Amino acid sequence: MTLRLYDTATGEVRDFQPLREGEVGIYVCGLTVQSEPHVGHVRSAVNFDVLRRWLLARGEKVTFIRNITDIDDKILLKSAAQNRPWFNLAYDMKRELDKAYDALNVLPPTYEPAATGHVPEMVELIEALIERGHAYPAGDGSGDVYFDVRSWPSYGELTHQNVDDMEAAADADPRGKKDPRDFALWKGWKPESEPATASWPSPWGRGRPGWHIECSAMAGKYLGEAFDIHGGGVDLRFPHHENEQAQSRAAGHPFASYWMHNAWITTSGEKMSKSLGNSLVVPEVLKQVRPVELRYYMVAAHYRSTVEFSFEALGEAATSYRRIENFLERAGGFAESGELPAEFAEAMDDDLGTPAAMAAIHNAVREGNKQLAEGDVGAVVTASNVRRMLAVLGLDPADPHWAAGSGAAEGLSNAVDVLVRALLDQRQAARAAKDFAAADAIRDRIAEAGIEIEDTPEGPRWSI
RNA sequence: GGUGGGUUGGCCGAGAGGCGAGGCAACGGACUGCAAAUCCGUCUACACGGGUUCAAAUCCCGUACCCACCUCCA
Repeated sequence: MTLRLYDTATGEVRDFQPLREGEVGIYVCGLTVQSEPHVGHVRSAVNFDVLRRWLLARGEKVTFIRNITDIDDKILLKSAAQNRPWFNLAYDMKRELDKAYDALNVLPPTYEPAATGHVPEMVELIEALIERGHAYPAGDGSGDVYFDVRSWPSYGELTHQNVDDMEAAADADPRGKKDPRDFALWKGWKPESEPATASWPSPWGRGRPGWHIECSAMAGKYLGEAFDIHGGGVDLRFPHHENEQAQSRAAGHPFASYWMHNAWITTSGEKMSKSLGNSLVVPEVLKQVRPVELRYYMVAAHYRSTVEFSFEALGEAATSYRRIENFLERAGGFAESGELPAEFAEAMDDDLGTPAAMAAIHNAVREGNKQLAEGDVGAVVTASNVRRMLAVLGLDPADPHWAAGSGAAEGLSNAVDVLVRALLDQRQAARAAKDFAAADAIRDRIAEAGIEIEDTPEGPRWSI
């Protein structure tokens, strides 16, 4: 079975063929660390984490680079408004982002380069572009350097656009540009409005990098001039990725072989940033559901489908996930990893068809529940297969990552267990004596504490 | 103006010419002291109008509405 992936550049699902057999290099555009991450932001990370895990499951060696942009206009604006240094804002938000990624069981990248750490690499790339006649320092003394769009005939190729049909920027201050569509590779320092700490020396004077050039430079440094997959959110297709590709290829680098883009999570049909209060910031959402349930919600939809966020749907996803967990617990589940059913593998090979993969999991769960009901020991095998499939999606309930248990939390849960068991013993005694009123009263009291009781052939079980 | 995507049942969310994905909810049955969990069964679909075809949610043409991007937004 070959893996097939949708490639934005060609607009179709293609067989995936890595440049080097058995090795895959992936570059994903991470975030500009300027505010707390919301659920939309982390979807991208979760989606590409699933890609990575699937490649690993297929036996590939994966080098996964995800950058952060820690200097840009918005960071400067926001930090100024908050009256603190830009690097403090960026660092603070990076830590929030790390927490959110970790909470959702997103594997740490092989490396996470930051823009500010790669200015020399960017300068080098810009120099190469100037030498080749694809970039020029602005003629207005601003210290800016622009990419010359007209010098690169295939500009627009990634997003299937014709340069002449593009609208020039609305804020169209052409500054020193030859063509309004030319974009900044390097931005000259403006001493009157920007802190000196946000500027670096360059052959064109002090300044800071343009947005697009950083990814070209960092991808080149860590993955080589040619690599396999470049990913990011759909909004990045243009201009960001179009520009990255133009720059890199104009510099003589083949760059990415496949381009993958994840869709948005919307609210009220619109992109989050438009309507967002802070209610959808990751830590807030995690007050409603467990992290694994949020991840399940995001993985259950195909990565190229827009997800209309709602707490109702999130709650349903949580219920659905608990059904799976419940089965694993009843099966005595935590057997060593099993096999990946063909149904699951085929779904994943088909452009990461997580919805169909999820259906495969649920089918196995139903089968396993039936086996349990019939006393069939095959249930254990089914359970380990279910675990294996979940693990590929980063959703294995037994993954120690989810336990997150501080020693204190664990101690607490042991204490609760002892107390609940004591009550359950009383209830069992009442039931044995056919005093059901008393038995139900005990169950109701436990329920008031938010704990559910289930009677099984092996005795009562409790869960929160 | 250009480019890309969408509209599926009570809800979420797949599929991309025939064989009803899956989940949530609801209803009926089995199990249970009653529940819960589980199993079995049932129900409600493909925006609209044409067309192609033995067969269309799926292909074609048209219409409506929605969303995204068009130079520093995941």
